[in-house]
Amino acid sequence: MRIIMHADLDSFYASAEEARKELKGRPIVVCMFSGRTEDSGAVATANYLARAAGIHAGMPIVNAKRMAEEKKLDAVFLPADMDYYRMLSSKIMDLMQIYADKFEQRSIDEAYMDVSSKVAYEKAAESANIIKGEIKNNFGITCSIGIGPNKLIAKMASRSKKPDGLTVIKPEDVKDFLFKLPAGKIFGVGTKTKEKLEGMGIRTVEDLSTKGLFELQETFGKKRGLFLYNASRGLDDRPVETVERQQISSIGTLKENTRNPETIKEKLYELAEELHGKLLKEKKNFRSVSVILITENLETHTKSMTLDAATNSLDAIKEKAVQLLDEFLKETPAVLRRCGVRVSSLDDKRHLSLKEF
DNA sequence: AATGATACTCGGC
DNA sequence: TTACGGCCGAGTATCATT
Repeated sequence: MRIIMHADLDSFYASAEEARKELKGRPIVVCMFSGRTEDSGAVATANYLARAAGIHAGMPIVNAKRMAEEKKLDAVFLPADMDYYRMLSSKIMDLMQIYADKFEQRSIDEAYMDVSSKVAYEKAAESANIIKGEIKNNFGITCSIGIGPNKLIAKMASRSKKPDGLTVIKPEDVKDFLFKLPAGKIFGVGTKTKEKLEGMGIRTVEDLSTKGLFELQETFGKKRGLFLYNASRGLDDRPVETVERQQISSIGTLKENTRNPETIKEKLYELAEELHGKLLKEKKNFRSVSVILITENLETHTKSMTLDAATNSLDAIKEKAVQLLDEFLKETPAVLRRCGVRVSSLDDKRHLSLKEF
């Protein structure tokens, strides 16, 4: 039986600021300012004191400030310092790694640990508390940890109690934990699947578990059908393993809304250079290029194309991005607010050169 | 019809 | 004119190939 932990740093950016600025006890709102007007931009994350007042990630900064004022909240609004968060995250990840046989970082603030050979199930909570304590002592940041027999359960366990939570789901308790949840809460079930399930009269995970494998596969296809069948039983055999990044992107806000190709092209070139820098740093080649185009009414559109062979060429990014932009402008009358470039189908350079021979 | 690849959107933080 | 970032991976639709 495997023992898997999922750790999630609590409102990470806000906690990071709290830890270095002695802001304990104050609502903190970390913001991404677009630079267009004074408070143009969105909230990246807010700590729990700010959340209690209704401020949350994704909210326009202006709205968050208005809410804070209305509620007489002594909130502090800070610009996001991504370099600092990345540096801090990497230190914390290094620390967590020590406690794991296998380690899988999922994002800047989340990771899975396979601790099967390190502890027995009964001692897993103790071990998690040690990890929590180390992170707290060394970096002043709390985290929430979930423990279960696999990644699915560990992840859903860590979600179930935040912040500063610790939830252990013993193998024999998996059913009790899962069955009462709405089927839509299964990690990996999106809106469409959820609606489809409701249409079949399936509301809870328990409802889902009564359905046969063949019936689910008929409705959802072989792969997703099997996933749902297993997930409803708390089964998940995906290993904890380091995963390569799948995509890299750079996106930005235009100085003003426009559909002038030259203006947008200039911004895309700038973003392409930035993206290319990241690409070289990661020593990756790409095979697909996308543009991300966000209109004045905040609709997101993407266009992408796949090349015949992998490359890391800056000119290829620029050329294809502009080509995709022109196609978009030709088929849509939209005016743009933001734009971005993305590369995907990434390959390790060394692998690639081997493959070519 | 089934499978994998590609294109595109959604949602979380 | 009430009014919005910058990412990422998951999810889904559709195309291509067999």
